[in-house]
Amino acid sequence: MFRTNTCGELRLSDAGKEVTLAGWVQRARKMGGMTFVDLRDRYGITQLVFNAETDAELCEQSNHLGREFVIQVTGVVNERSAKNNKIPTGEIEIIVNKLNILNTSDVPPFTIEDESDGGDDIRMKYRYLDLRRNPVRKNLELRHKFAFEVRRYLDQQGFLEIETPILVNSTPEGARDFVVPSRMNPGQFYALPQSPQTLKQLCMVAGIDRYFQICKCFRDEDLRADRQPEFTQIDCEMSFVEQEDILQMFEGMSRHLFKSILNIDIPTLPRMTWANAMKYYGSDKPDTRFGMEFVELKNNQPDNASREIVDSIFPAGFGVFDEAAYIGGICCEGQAVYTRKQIDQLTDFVKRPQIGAKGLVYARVQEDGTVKSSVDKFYSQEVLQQLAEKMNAKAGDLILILSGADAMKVRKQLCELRLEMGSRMGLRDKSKFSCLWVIDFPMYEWSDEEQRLMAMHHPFTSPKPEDIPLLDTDPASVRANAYDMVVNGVEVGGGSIRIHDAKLQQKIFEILGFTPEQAQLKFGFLMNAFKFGAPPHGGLAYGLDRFVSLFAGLDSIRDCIAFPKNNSGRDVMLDAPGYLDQKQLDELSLVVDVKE
RNA sequence: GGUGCGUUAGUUCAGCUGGUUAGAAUACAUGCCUGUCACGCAUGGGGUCACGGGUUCGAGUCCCGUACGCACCGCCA
Repeated sequence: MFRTNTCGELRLSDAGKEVTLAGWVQRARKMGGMTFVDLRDRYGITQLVFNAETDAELCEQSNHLGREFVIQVTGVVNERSAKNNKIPTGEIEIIVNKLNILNTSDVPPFTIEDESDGGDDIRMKYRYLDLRRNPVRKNLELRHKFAFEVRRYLDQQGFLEIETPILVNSTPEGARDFVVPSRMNPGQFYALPQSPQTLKQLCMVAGIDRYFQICKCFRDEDLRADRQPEFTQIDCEMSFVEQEDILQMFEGMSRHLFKSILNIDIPTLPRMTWANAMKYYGSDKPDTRFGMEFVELKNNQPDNASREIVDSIFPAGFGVFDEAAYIGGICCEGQAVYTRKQIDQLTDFVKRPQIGAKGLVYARVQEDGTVKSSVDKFYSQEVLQQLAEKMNAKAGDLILILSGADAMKVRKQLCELRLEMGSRMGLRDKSKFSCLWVIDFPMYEWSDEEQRLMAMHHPFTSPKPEDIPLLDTDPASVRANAYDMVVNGVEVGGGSIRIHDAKLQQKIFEILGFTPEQAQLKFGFLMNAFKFGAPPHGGLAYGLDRFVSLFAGLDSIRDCIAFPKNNSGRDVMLDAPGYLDQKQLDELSLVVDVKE
């Protein structure tokens, strides 16, 4: 047998057994007449002992073992005289009587131990070495378990896993496509799917009423810590369902995942309308691990988030507030101790170009109940007391206020401020989870760039039946049967009830600015399918990478992907993408025109 | 397309207001060491200070540009 045991399983009860192990040399400690070697594999570390008194030649050999040499050893399991309680195998060691060097190794470019000295760059270049490290490998193990439990749950619920093609057609709307030239059809291109959306809808027409797939999706957009050009979706679709059926089915899946993987019982998921998410958190993916909801102190421009007019609680006097269309605040519990310097830091934070606030107004509720603010000279103590009351602020609390001409913009600024305060106050604990559904998304959002309405979710999303009349009069206010699952401020999944009626689908395409010819060209296959008895259907898709990252407490989805791409979309290990030689270009009828 | 930060030994970093031979830790090599497990001790090798240009008597240090990396904005139906 090549090996009788792994490096992680031998215990004191195995003492006396002769065993054969194989693995990598993590570290060798030479003591003169004795050498200790930490032998590592996927399962753990076992200490090997070479003793010159017992076998001088073997001990001499062991002195030439370098880091990451691959060896096979045979020896006897021995109880250690000096035990190491930091590792599971720390009570035993192997007294080696046979050493077989299977392979040597160059000195690795960074330390391959739990605590590495390597930076991200070098670890990505040598990702196969990085993956030997426990913390990284554990993320892949968690990912495996996660996908396995997804399949277990969906299988139990009668879902069929069906593979859909990777070589498909380019689609309008949505992200940029990655394209693949067709050699056999010169001048024509496949596109890689941004998601199997239309294909899974065709599965519904095909009568497969519960479909899922764990599949790669591709979007040629700029990367982020939580965005890769190829990523993995848990893509699901069901027929003969309404929104409630979907929410319950996938709330059940999330409950199963939390329980089976983290042993956490999550409460019933609260449901928040998109309008309230925007009104109280300034985001369609609120982090609900903490409160600190917005309080509207003035709002004179009703919009999709808040349709009521709120008169300013501030009398005229402070120009900035007088001219603002919207004033909103958050109450930071117990933070009145913030110094002038800390407030200045917060002011700089909200004034950063990415956030874009003009300034920050603060008010401290002092221990005696009086309010001290940055706008004291404009408002009486009485007005400030009303402010504290409206904000539900107690003695010791800090009120932070932003204002501006565009309610939605101020809400987004306030959202950043809220998250920053949440972080500073330690309220964003990675070991705590807060899940919810955000529902009733708008159908459309206005695109300044395209000067037209764009589908907020995607063009196959159905409007809420009661809002259908608004399609003709006020399409921007139409709400969709669309929903997102949000965990700790991360959108982990989203979906909708789809349109299954060819005529309604046609109308939606029209509103999005497609001519009937364009719609037929790009989505004719779907519209034709809908003519042959399409069942009502809907579904959703989870971002597997994001969900796993949350479970693992990672800052970047890269850390749970075996071979991720860098910020520029490059694989630095493979050095991809690369150039094609002329022969390949000719075969593909391609001419490269790179502008300098 | 944009903003910010960064690039110095194999690796992680320090290097002030510009000034003699660019340092530390770790890794590596050699020697000593029989109970280490972050072993210890000694010695040694190891640098195109990312690249190009500029300012200056003099640039790792200041300025401009480029490349690359990270985070973010735009973008991501």
